[in-house]
Formats: sequence, C-alpha cells, structure tokens
Amino acid sequence: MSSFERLTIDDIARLANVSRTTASMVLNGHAERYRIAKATVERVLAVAAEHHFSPSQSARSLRSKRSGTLGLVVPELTNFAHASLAQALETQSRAAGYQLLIVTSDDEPERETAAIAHLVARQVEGLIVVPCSSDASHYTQWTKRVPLVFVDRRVDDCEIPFVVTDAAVSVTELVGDALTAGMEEVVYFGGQSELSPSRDRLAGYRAALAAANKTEHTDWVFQRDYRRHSGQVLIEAWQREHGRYPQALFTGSITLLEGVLAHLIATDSFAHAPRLMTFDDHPLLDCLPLPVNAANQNSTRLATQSLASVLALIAGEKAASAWVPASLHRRR
Amino acid sequence: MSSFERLTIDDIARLANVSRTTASMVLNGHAERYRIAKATVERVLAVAAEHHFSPSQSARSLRSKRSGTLGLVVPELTNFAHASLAQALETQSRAAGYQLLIVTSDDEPERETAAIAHLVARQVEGLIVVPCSSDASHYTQWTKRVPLVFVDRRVDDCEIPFVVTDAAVSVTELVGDALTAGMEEVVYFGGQSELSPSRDRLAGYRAALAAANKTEHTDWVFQRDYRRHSGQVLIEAWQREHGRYPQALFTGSITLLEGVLAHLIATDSFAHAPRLMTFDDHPLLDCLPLPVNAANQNSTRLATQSLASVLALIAGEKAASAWVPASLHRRR
DNA sequence: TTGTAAGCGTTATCAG
DNA sequence: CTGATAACGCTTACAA
Repeated sequence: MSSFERLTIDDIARLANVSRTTASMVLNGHAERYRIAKATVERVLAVAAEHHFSPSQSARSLRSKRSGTLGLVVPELTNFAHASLAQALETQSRAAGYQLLIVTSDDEPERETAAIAHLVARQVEGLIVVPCSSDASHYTQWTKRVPLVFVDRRVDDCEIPFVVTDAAVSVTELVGDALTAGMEEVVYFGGQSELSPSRDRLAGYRAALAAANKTEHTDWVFQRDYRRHSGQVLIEAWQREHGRYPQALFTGSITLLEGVLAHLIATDSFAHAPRLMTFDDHPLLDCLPLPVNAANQNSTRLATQSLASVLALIAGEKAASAWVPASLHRRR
Repeated sequence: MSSFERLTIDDIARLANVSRTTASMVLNGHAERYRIAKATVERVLAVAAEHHFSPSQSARSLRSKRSGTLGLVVPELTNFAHASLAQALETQSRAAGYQLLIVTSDDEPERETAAIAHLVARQVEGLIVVPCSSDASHYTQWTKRVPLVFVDRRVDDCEIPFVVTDAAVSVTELVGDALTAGMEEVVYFGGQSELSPSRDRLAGYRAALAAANKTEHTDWVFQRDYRRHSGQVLIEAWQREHGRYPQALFTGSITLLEGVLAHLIATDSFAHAPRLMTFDDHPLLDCLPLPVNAANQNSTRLATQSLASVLALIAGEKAASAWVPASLHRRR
C-alpha cells in the first residue's frame, strides 16, 4: 500500500516532548487561554510545521459532531448559470469554514433524490438544492433531518425557504423594452411550466403585455421544456404556420435561444429574424450577428443569500426567503 | 440549537434488541458471512429503515482510515471545458465510491496552493489538479503526502502523472483542413506559452504547416493569454497592421474567439472575416453567423483516465500518463 | 449465532 | 502551566 502516512497529534506531542493535551491546545490556538509557556508553544508549532501536521478531519468531526460540510445539488454544471452559482457558493462556503459538496442531479428527480440521500449520508450540515421536481413531498421528507434551502427554483406549497431571482421584474422590463420600441407582437417560448422560474418568467411577460395594454394572442405563448431541440421545433412550427417569423421573441433560456438561432442559421433567415430577448446571459451572446438582450442573474448574490439561509437554519434560526434582482444586458 | 439529532448504531441496536456488533454486521451486509438469523436481520433492517439510519461518516472514516473523498482543483467552473470535466469526474467518482470535493483556483497559483492545502487538510485520499502554474515545485511538495495527478494541463520536469487531450493531433487536423482547402495564410492566436495546452496547440499548428510544406511567417503566431480581451486586441492589431483580416485564423480558446468575434461585430466585418477555427467546442458556436470548426475535448474520457490514475496511485500502483484524443466538430 | 471490548485521532474536563 | 483520561460512533477480532 501507499507511502502516505500521516502524523497524529500524539506524534507531534511526543516529538515536542509535551502531552497530547498541550499539543492540542497549542495547535488550536488556545495557548493563551491556558497560559502555556512561550517556549513550549514555539516548540510545538515548530514540530508541527516541520512535519506538515494537519489534524484528522474525521476525528475532529467525530468529536465535535460537526462535519464542516454543506451540500449543493445542482442539475448540471454545464449550464452556465448553475456553474456560476456553484462557483460562487464554493468560494463563499469555504470562506465561511465549510467545504461544499457539489453533486449533480441531471434534472432527473430520481437522481436528485439519490443525490440528496448521498449527501445526507455524508452528513452535510446543510443542503442547498436547485430542485428539479415540483413535488413538495420529495423535499419535505428531508426537512426533519437536515436544514434545507432552495436556490434558483422554488417549490410551491412547502415551507422550505428559497432564494430565487426575481425573474418577473426583469422579464417585464425586457419585454417592455420591445413593446416600447414599437413591437406589436412578442412571442414567448418557455420551458416546463411546473418549474417556478418558468412561471415567474411567463408572469413577467404577461405583466409587460398588461402594462402596454396588449391582449395576449393565442399563438404567442408556447411552453415545452428547456432543451435546445424544443426551441428549434417551436420556431419551425411558428414559421410554418404563419409563413413568417414573429416580430419579437423571448426565449426562457439560452438553450431555447440556441434552438431558435440554429433554425435561423439553417434556413439562412437572419434577415427576417425576430428581435430576440432571452433569460440568462452568456459571453458568447456578444458574438451573435443579432443583438440579443438578456436578463443576467446575479449568481454571487444568489450564493450569498442562500448560504446565509442555510447557515441561519443550522444555527436554529428562522431563514427568510429572498428574491434577488437580475440585471438587464442590453445589446442594442 | 437545531432539532436535527441523529440516531447512532447503538440506538438501532437497542431498538432492535441486538448488540452493537450484530447491528453493524447486518447494516454492512455481512449478515450472511456471520450467519445471523434471518429474523434478526429483518428486525435490524426494519428499525434502521424506519429511523432513516445512516452511519456517521466521520466515525467510519476514523476507524477505517479512509476519508472516502477525492479532491479536484479546477481554475473556473464557468469555463465550459472545466465544468464538463468536473461534472464527469463528480459522477464517476461517486460511482467509484468517492465523494469529489471541487475547489476553484481562479487560475491563480497562490489560490491554487491554498486550495490544495485545504484539500490535504481535509484528507482527501487523492488529488486531481488542473495546474495553473508551470513551477513543478509547487506540486512536487505535495507528492509525498497525497497521490496527485494532473488533468487537462501538465507540468514539465516532474514525475507527476498527467491526463491531457492530445491537442497537437487535433489542431494539426483542424489547421490541415484549412490548408487543404487552399488557405495560404493561417494565423494563430494562443494563450500563455507556459501552459502545456498552449504549447501542444502551437505544436499542432506548426506540424500542419510543415505537413503542407509551408514556412511560418513572422506575423502568423501571437501568444498572450486566454482572456477575451486579448483576442480582441490581437485581431485589431493584425487588422491595423495589414489593412485586412487574415485568410484563416485559429484561436486557442473560446474566450479568444469571443474577442475576435466581438471585434468583427463591432466593426461590422463579417463579410471579410477569416475562416475561423478554435480549440474547445460550445453549443453556442452553432449559432454564429460564421461556421467555426472546433476541436472538442472528450471530458468523459479525461475524467475516466484521470480517475483511474489517482485510484492507481492510491492503490500504491504506478499510474501511467495518458493522452486523450479530441474530436473535430466541423461546421462547414 | 450473538456479545464484549479495543481502538481509530481529537478535544475538553479535571486534576495536579 | 501541563498531563491523564474519557468520550465521540463505528468496525472487527475474539469470546461465549
């Protein structure tokens, strides 16, 4: 087997000619409190440094009954918004003294349940979840065993705190822009209507119509799922039906936008393309031939707030839900 | 404090009217081996299930001297290639019975060192690192304390095993395509030449020139870093100098490509744009007005191989370095 | 077939 | 100021 033996605090104590206790106190910075002789302190620290001593996490957490870990369940790391969130949460958790365990659910409720079970078995002290099911009981069953908060998406009819983007407001603004600019017809392509962000985005769209005194046409709103393919199918169908493209189009995600753009490219239709808006931003959107206005989620703040929420729950306090505003990235 | 108490195996044993040992054996699936009465087994399992028992990881790892964790240090999760790698590694590690601890270095050597130190203190059993420094001693210092392999990038003059994409071959093919198609002039924009992927990509480019019997011009190869801004600066400078765009252009990363495209858009120059090729693929590249051929890294295989390497090191075996082929995504 | 007991590496209480 | 010692929850010889 391996040659990666580790020294224990006993080894350090022995090498420094002190007791286990003294070594422990020194290494945990309690030297002051216990008035340990300066010489002793230095000797212990020197020995520890020389041998790169680092205490056993397992022993420490066994003793302290704290794992020092938080769990994050996220659909896919290849989704830019979720990757940004994960990165922000990782940095912030570590700064707060927690190691973040990131696990992916692939947007499948079964894998998600397995992921949560895995993290609970790993004894995370708290759980931050981007839920992919709208069935509250999927989540409430864990709620007695571990502090749990939702981020990015929320689930109805349950008490679990959530931190989500205030999508409605930003979509209203985004779509409002187009209406103000004189667009008579703004079509909406969205994802699964069970997911809260879908509902929020649609609500924002409808609010914009209302604000502009427009009535929604029957062929303005279409919802399937967030797969790229769906974007392509929807725009194809719309074009086939009307023999033209809509004046303006809002897509609920970058993937849907990709589908739309892929179709426009395949049919060489940029010239007749709708004015495009989308939810979520990405650096590559700057490189499209068409300017796409985008609602840009603030992943840093989503991270900060959701972290604060779990930490509150862990501390036995109430955690408030929060809405985080998105910013608009206007490209025209 | 919180109401999230956990049952111990002693509780389960007591509730099932057996000893700690029996409970442990049953719960670890050793019932057969110790010929425990069927009724006893069922009783224990029933009680455990009823109370959602899950054993303390800390106690378990303390006892077994195995943390059951692997560490991954990656520059940024917002880089699509690294996110794909992290996701693949997470899934595969979990399947192999390890929890992956993902930590980001932000491509800064100091933060990277801190990240590694953090993971070592957390007692990961093995470490998979995308190195952001070319200083071997940054890494060899850890090598006596924990099994370490590089992925995606390698570091010269050190014995640490690596698993990287065979960039040279794919870039040769990519650039060769353009040369075969009659391009007389293929310009190369790359990132930091200290990083091994940069060198591999450049080597691939030069091999393509050689294969086509071309001599490299003095204004064909430019290397700065992988920031988007650099792509923009480089293309601007080239255009200013020559009063035109190159016939063909290879960018060493998507970010550099973004810079180039941003410039082309800003100056409305798509009509005179070079034939574009880039390293790393992204779904949004399908949506550009220009077809961009891309070398697509195989993150699943990078994950599989690097995981296999650390696991080999952990088992005390030799770990071989590996080159993973990339595939070409041709868009014209 | 089941139970007893030791020990993994820490930390913290309590004596000295 | 420093040192024994117990306890955290679990696995596993070894006994019974």
